[in-house]
This record gives sequence, C-alpha cells and structure tokens, in this order.
Amino acid sequence: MREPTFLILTALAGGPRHGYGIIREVTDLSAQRVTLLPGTLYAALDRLHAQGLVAPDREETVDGRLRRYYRLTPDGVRALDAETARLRQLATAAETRLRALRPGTA
Amino acid sequence: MREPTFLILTALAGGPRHGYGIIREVTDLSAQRVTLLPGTLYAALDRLHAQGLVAPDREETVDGRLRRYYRLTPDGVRALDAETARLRQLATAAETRLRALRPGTA
DNA sequence: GACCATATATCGATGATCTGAATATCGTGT
DNA sequence: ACACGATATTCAGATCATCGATATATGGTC
Repeated sequence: MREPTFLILTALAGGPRHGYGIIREVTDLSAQRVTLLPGTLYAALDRLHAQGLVAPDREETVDGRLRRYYRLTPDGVRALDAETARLRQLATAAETRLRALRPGTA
Repeated sequence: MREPTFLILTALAGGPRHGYGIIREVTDLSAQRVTLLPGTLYAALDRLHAQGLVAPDREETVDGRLRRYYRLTPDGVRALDAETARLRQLATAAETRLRALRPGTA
C-alpha cells in the first residue's frame, strides 16, 4: 500500500468523508506535504471499494452540488491497523540501525 | 519510496553488504514477510546508486565467487532518516484515529 | 459575464517493482 | 568427468498505483 492510499484510509478512520473532504483532510493530516490529486483519489476509492475496504456511505446535495460519502468497512479498519503495524515495525528497525550508526546522537 | 527500497537502505545501515547478503538481511529484517527477488534488488541498487544514496564499497572473492559490496552514502543516511520520520508520522496519525474508533482498546 | 472554489470523473503517461529466465563459478557426490 | 545445488549477478517483459491533465457542472463574487 502506497502513501496516498494509506492517508485516504486514515482520513476515513476519522469518520465518513466525501471526495473533496478526503482531499482536504489528507492535506491537513500530512502537514501540507501530500496534496491528493483527483485522479489519485477516485482511482484509489474505486480500487478500495472493489477490495471491500471502503464503502459508499450516503449522498448529500449541498448548494446543488452532490457529495458522495465513503466510510471504512470493518475490513478497512483491519487493513489500516495491519498497515500501521507494518509501518511502525519498519520505522523501528531502521531507527535501531540509524542509532548504531551515530552513537553520539543517542 | 517503496518497502523493498526502504528495507535495502535499512539493511545497509547495518554496514556494507553484498547483493545476496542484502537479500538475506531483508528477509530477517522483515521477519520473513518480504523476500527480495534478484531483479528487485539489483534494479534498486542501480537506481539508488544513480541517486547517490548508495555506493560500491569493495570487492571480495570468496571461494572464487566475486562479492560486490555496497554501502550507504551520507545522503543515503539522510534519506533513510527522513523516510523513517515520515513512516513514524504516518503511523502515529493513523493510530490516533484508530484509537478513537475503538475506545475500549485504549 | 468572467472567474474562482467546490465536487466528481476519466484518460494516458510515468516509474518502481515484480516475475521469470539466463549466465557463471564453486564444492560435493557419484 | 559430470550433474547438481548454492552463491551471485543481470536483463527483458509485465503489472500496478500514482501523477498530470482535462472535462463537466454548480454557486457565489466581482
């Protein structure tokens, strides 16, 4: 799983969001580091839906503009959980070696 | 940066390694979860060398077989450091939301 | 009426990785 | 002498997520 996909799942872990809401949430989440492009978002949502990790939630019309909400499925929560554990394990392994490289920084 | 690339840099953070040594180290590092294929490894080494993150170290001949060692460059250490910080930040953001989803697990 | 932010959607190109196969050398067993 | 397995490296072809660009439409602002 790549970073944009991970951030989309993380954004949805904060509650159902519609497409543009996800884009804004991801921008915040990553401290302006990642700006999700529409192509990335909708391709990812289609893929994650096909994988059963997200599902359409509800549709709202606000000021005449359609909002299509998505939410995490239970499988989606599990996938995000597993992916988070994996990231943490990778970071820990690297940090252990980096600390050994620079004993002065300990 | 994808997982195999990150693991290669992490393996080299433990000291210079030759190709097959990196493959074995990555298998250990990831608790048998990731098995680096030769094609992945050498393509990544070429790419990382072109980016200045790894450099050829020395060559040894053991039992008549050549071993070509690679090591992290200072830029490589910095890149691994930055990437590790990024992974940790992502994991922390996701964990915060996952904990809020399941208050019982806190 | 031009322009911008919101909102959803599609398409081709890019690039890192994976699959799968090929090449070469050495030690061991027969 | 020869086949075989382990070590070590290389390359062609394919896949897949993401990017960049573009399209469509609404409502509010100037």
